[in-house]
Amino acid sequence: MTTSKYTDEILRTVDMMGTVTVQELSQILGVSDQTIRRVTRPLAERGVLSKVHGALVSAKSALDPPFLARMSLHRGAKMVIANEVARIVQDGDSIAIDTGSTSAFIAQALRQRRDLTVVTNSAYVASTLAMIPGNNVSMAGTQLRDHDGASFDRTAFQVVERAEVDYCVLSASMIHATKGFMVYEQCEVDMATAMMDSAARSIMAVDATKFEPQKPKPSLRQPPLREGDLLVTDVTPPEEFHPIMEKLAVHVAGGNSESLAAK
Amino acid sequence: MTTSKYTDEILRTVDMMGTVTVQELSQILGVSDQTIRRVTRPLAERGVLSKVHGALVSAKSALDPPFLARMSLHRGAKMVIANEVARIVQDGDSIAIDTGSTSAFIAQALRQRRDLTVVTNSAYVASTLAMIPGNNVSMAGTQLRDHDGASFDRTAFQVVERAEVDYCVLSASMIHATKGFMVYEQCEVDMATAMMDSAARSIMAVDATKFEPQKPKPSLRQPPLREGDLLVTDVTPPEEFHPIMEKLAVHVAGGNSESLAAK
DNA sequence: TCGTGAATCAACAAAAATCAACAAAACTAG
DNA sequence: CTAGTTTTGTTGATTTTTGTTGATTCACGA
Repeated sequence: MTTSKYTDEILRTVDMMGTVTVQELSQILGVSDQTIRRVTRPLAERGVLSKVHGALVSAKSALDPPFLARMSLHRGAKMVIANEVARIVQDGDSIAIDTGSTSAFIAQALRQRRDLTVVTNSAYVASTLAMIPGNNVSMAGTQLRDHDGASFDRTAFQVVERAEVDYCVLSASMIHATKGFMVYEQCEVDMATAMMDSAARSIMAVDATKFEPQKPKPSLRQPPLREGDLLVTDVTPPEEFHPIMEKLAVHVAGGNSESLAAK
Repeated sequence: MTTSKYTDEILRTVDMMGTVTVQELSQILGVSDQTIRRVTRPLAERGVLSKVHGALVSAKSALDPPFLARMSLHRGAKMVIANEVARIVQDGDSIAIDTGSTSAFIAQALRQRRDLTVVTNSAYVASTLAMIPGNNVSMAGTQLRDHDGASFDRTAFQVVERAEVDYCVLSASMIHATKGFMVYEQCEVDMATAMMDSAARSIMAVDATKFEPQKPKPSLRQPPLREGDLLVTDVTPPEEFHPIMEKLAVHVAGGNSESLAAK
């Protein structure tokens, strides 16, 4: 079997994006386009990938425009955040994961972990992690929302509330300097609350754009994080956000992990 | 067994990163690249690690688990079958879909349909179809099987039994000329039975290889199909299988749809 | 239909990684 | 402290991979 040191990254990127041009890939990996072609040809023959003129498309589920659009928005930042979360979580840990595009990336990154126990209300996260041998995945909920494949029905909450996990991974649509982490929908707050109650520690994963004002303004507060909970982001948070992060362990992905309080 | 003081650290790094170049490792450990090669060679031979030119990749590569391996097996045949099924199903129909690699392809093909109501016990199928705007997808079950992300727990059956759909899509591991459609596991039979009970018509989707004997012989019978149920395949079934297909509408994908009885 | 720009392919030279062998260094036992 | 053993770094030959060049093919619009 012909494999190169790039195959892993290529496959992961292609699966994440659904479709990537050869050019983009060569830029991401910092190699020539010819190398990409050479590496991907055997992959295409094995059917792990399909090639079209100019681009590569994932053999797996190509995702839908709206969701995919969000997936590819700030994907660089989300990927480094996801990798940081995957470094925090250890093999054998149990973890609850919420919906959202960042969580989708985190699920991808967590495929390198083994023997995870996962509870999620996102069908995407569930199917991504369920097929890793050794994992134990529970899909919370039955009725799936159409735009993101997430479930917020009664059984979803029952499953999450029954769980007892090491970490829960949460997200937010915007961060307010005093009010904290904001989202658009009440059901997201409810799910976050349920997950936090079931988890020993919470991991809030937010990219840099969440520190800026959003166009439609999210108006619902996520439950406040507790002392020792983790915040994973890709930039050092601006000064004015420090008050709400005092008790948190802030991980700046790509950089060093540090407590803001220590500064 | 040859082991060095570096093995632990190397293994840990490789598993964490997924793939690491020899160079990086030698820098991390502060030794020469040659030492890394010497230490990792026996590891690669033992299969704890795999080596590619320039780098080491973790043996626990999640990239082609058995399920995806099956996905690429006879993918051509499965794709034409999937497209045929997607032609039979109309926009707005309701449909129950079982597990299996053929069903995964069918889910892909069904993304071109709109306003579907879908019930499935496969997380993969659910997440594939849930994100199509207008679809109404129910994921049956909570606890997911690790090798294919399917659920066969009690709630899975409850959801399926409560449903009322136009079609159910079933599969089989082998076709026996007199006994009919065979599978390996009882839970698959149970799920097929439940889905058939909830569906007005059944669609059995099988590729050409299912007409041939299988290596481990499946020994459980799927429930018998009813008059007017559909069989979708990629080849005209051999003569000896005609008896069990008398009452079925046989669709040969790629070719013409026809009833065998009419010949 | 044809023309045009982009993507692909084939081939070759340059660069990088690997291997084998040897010598220096570190470690052990007496 | 020394002789023997093991481990490590270095060197140069060999193999593999990579980027570049130019020819060819492909997709798309006039």
